[in-house]
Amino acid sequence: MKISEVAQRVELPISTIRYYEKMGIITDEYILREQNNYRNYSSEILDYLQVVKNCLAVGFTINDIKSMISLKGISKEEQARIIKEKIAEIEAAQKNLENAKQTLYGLLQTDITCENGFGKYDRTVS
Amino acid sequence: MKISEVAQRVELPISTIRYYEKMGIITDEYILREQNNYRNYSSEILDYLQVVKNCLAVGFTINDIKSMISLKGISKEEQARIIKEKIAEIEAAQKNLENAKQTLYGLLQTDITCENGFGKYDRTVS
DNA sequence: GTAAACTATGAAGTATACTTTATAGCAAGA
DNA sequence: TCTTGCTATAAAGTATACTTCATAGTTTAC
Repeated sequence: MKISEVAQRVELPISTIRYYEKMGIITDEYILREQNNYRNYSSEILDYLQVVKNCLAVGFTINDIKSMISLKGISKEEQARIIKEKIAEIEAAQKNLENAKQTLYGLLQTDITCENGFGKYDRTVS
Repeated sequence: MKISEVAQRVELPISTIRYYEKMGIITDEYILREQNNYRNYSSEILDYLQVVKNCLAVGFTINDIKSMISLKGISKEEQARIIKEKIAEIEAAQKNLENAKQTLYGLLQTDITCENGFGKYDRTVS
C-alpha cells in the first residue's frame, strides 16, 4: 500500500512516516520501491507503527525504539537484558501514571481552589 | 529552603527548577525572596515538584500542568471537566503502556531475531 | 492532454523542554 | 580578606520529534 493509505490507517501524517524511515525505525523490510520510486508498504507496517506509537506515547524515544529493533543483531542474553530493562522502565512509568492519576482524583474530591497539590498556598518556610 | 536543597531533594537540576518558575509552573506561592534576592522555597514545593515530575514523565506537557494549576480560577464544573479529561488521558496512556509491555514480554518469549513485532520481515505487499 | 492530486528529496523551520554561558552579586570558611 | 561556592538574570545553545518548504517527477480524472 502507498504512503497515504498507511498514514490514514495508522493516523499519522505522511511526513512523520517518512521521518521515521529517515530515523531508521521504519526499515527496508517494510518497504518496496516501485518503478516510479514510490514506497510500497507491506501490511505489517500497520501493526508495527501501532507499537511504535504506543512506545512513543509512553515516553520512549526514537533511539529507544531503534535499540529494540536492533535486538536482531545481538546475543540472546543481551536481548533479554535490554528487554527487561525496557520493561522496568515501563513499570516505572506505570507507577508515575498511577501517582498522577491519584493526584488528579484527589483534586476531584477536595476543594481545588485552595488546599491541594496543585496550587496549594502555604507560606511555611523551612 | 534554598534552591540547591530543593534541587537535591527532588532530584532535579537547579536550572530546571528556575526554568519551571519561568514557565509558570512554580508560582510565587512556593517562593519568598530574601533580602539578597535568593529564592526561599516553602517545604510544600517538594511534594508539588514530585507531582510535576510524575506528570511530565507520563507525557503531560508544561502547558497541561499550567492548565491544572489554573484550575484555581474557574468554576467547579469546569474544574471537574478538565480533571476528568486529564484522567482519561492518563488511562489512555496506561493502556499504551500495557500494550508496549506486552509487546516486550512477547519479545522475551519468542525468537527475537526473526518473527515478531519489531523487525518482522515479510515482503507481502497489498 | 492537461490540471489536480499524489509522490519524492533535501533542507530549513518549529515546538517543547531543558542546559549552558556570560556576567555579576552574596556568603561562609581558612 | 580572600577564595571558593552559591545565588541571580538574560540570552543563547541543545536535543528530540516533527513539520514545512522548495522543487520536481508521476498518476488520475475529466
